[in-house]
Amino acid sequence: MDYREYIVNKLNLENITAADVALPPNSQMGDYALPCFKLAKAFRKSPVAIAEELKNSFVCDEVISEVSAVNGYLNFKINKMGLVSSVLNRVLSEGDCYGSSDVGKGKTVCVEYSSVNVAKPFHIGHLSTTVIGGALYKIYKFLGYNVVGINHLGDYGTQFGKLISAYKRWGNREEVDKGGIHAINELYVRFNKEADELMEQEARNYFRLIESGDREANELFEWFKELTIDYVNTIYEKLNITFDSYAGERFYIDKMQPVIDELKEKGLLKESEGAQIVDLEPYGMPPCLVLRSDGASLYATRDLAAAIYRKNTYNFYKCLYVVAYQQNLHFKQFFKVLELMGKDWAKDLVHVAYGMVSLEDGAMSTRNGRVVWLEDVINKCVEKAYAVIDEKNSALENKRQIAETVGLGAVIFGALYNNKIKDVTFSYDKVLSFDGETSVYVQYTCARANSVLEKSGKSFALPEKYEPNAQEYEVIKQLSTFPQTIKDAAEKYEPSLIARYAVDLAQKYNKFYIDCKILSAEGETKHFRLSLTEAVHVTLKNALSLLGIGAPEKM
RNA sequence: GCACCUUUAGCUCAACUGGAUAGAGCGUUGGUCUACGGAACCAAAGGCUAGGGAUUCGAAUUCCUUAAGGUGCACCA
Repeated sequence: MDYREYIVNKLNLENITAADVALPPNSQMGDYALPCFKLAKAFRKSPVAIAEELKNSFVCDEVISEVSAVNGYLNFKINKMGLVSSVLNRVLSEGDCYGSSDVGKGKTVCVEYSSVNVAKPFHIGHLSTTVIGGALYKIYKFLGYNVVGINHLGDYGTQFGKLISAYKRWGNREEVDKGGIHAINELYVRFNKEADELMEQEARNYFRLIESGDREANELFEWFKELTIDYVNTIYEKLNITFDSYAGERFYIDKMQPVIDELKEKGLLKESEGAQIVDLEPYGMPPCLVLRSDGASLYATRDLAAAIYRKNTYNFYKCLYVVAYQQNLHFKQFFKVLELMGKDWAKDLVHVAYGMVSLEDGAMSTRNGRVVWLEDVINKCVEKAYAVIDEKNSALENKRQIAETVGLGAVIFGALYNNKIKDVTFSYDKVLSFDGETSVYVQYTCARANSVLEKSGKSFALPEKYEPNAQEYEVIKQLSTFPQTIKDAAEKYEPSLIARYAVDLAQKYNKFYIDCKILSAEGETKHFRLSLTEAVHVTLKNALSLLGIGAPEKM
């Protein structure tokens, strides 16, 4: 039931829509409110008088149990018993589908995220795109969309020539087999440190060999690529991340010529300083470079080809790019170019921009070793989780596995809790904190609820009618907003809304839990409170799972 | 220089998109353990929402402006 709609329909006033219905600052005042200031002009009366009049003519019913007029606001209290039974019935019957929907039925959403570079290990700078994209993937799926997760591999460019050159110079198969991606990365770093003009030339040659199909160069490249994918997959598995496509930059090299031809045909391509560009001056942007003066393609060229390929292949309803805000201009430019090409679907491309990660002593830099590897962060978090579990609950079975769930949860949640546009300074103190607004708090609440349920023998039934107390009612109201929260998160591309929702629900449940006895309550009260506990348990699990975080039954 | 982003409690962040007394966590101080899990709960202190203007019944939120910080701006991705 949409209460805002209901209220608006019942009031039947001109120019008032559901969007005008607001929420009072606290629930003693009411559950919904209509500010009457807008009506003052049309009615030629003071808002206070209007509210008073509307109050007097309003007839309460099954749904709205009370109206009051305060300072120009018309406040509504809804029938608690009605809300209670409809919300709990819904949560309990839908279970792990609670919050899902079919609004996306028949629509496809592409999500490009994570997009690792071949031969480069994961550092914490890659965490945001990976978990934000991963969460959006799950959120859209939950809403019934067909979702295509795309890892747009960074697998094209002169750096691979450098890599091969470095490998042939200093590397060997054994070392790389043993050291994996970090060994490859070291070779690359060493090359950048020691390279002179001669070596740079050699690297360019190797890159050309890759492009021209040279067997040895390609074998090496493919080997590096495989090592990279194997390596990142171990991390994706921990983070509960999946992809449907690993089509990276190389995938599009044979798909760029038609795009260039089309640009030419449409008269969009211009020569400037030897390069081929699309002039974007009329739109207040620098030109978009499509071909270098030596004829080589650029980032934008491949992105144009990729967008067109995706439209043709998936016929997406939306295509999201989860990429840091440094590339704002790039996306604005290439979206505009597609629009100029007459692609009416250019409006369906969305750059989901997020903030940067830096370290306490400044920006990260692979070259001088100022990096924090994601594996290290994960390991430390899991270790800490294990230590805490061992201390608090050492008799627990599966301690290792639970520590994984808790530790990884903390890593993921830390990257998803704040508005994605905010820059963050990485600190171990922050990720390793398990108190307060954290995934651990949510998981703890979940385990606590589960413990009560287990002790109850799970034999309870929701009473038909129940008048909730204040704490119970707060929990119910919070439960009722979960489906809308998920829709908001999808619409705003903001998984943090779900993370915050989970913490809010956990807080409200904990308040209830402290104030109200559950197992020792009597009759209907006990049945109701157990039902409520079950509903919270399942909703918290759903919320966490949309973020890629597990919820141990015990911890 | 130009464009975009950010600025809210000591710190990290919210504020349902223009509504009532700006809320959480961390930290600080003081409480709650005869408990269904204390990884919890309660309370206190802490704010001219960076400064200034404008719009209107009403602004943290919209517009202008100043300041501080960040990012980007031609052959890297």
